[in-house]
Amino acid sequence: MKEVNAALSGAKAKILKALAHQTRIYMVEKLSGGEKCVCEFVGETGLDFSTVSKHLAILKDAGIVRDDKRGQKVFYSLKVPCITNFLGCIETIIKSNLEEQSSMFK
Amino acid sequence: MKEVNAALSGAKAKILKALAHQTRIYMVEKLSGGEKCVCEFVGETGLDFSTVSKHLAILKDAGIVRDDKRGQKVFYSLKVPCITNFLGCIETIIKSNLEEQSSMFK
DNA sequence: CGGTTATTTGGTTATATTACCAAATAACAA
DNA sequence: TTGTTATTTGGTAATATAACCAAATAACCG
Repeated sequence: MKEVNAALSGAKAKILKALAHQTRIYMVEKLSGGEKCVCEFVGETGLDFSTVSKHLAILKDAGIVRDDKRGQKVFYSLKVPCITNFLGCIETIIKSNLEEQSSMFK
Repeated sequence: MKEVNAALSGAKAKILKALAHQTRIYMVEKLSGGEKCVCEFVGETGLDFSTVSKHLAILKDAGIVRDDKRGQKVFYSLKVPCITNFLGCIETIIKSNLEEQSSMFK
């Protein structure tokens, strides 16, 4: 692969890798409804505080979310709205996959 | 996390994981211009035949591409056009990240 | 200040991913 | 049939990820 292409695909892969985890997808979808603090995700997911914090750090490092410390709490919010549309395309794929699977039994 | 949410986010994660690799992103982008055989990707990427084949199998398993064997060759093509739009959103993020980085030096 | 809450950081272990090589399969050509 | 090309499959070693625990940091409260 040419170096230019490799660099660009690599940059895209970094962002996709940040999204490619069950918990982080859940977080991004929740954040499309507005900012949330770390503690809210801890309550909802049942994961350790440190685990949640690390997931959010990955999203932040990729440029998908931003953080805002107010008092003792850190609030995270979506930085890039188009992510939400993107996840719509993923749902299209899931539906299409399900239809194919069920048509195998006809 | 509730089981329903976990299952749905998990299904989405599977598809995103399939996309989350430099080589596979490159492949998907190339395929948006039309079908290609495995051998073409081998030539372009410089990777081993087996490696390329496995990457394509991951995309196929996720429902992103389909394959079509004709003669000795196997042609892969995009199954879901919206993937291309999605990658546009990723580029938005990359640009925004670059702008932030450069503004640090002002 | 001392205690509590919210969050991050560092360390460790388990699991997943990736790339290569070698071998198996499949279609075609001589 | 034998050889060649295209592709997949299986195995292995290196690297990356993810979850938890413990400890560090930071802000607030009494």
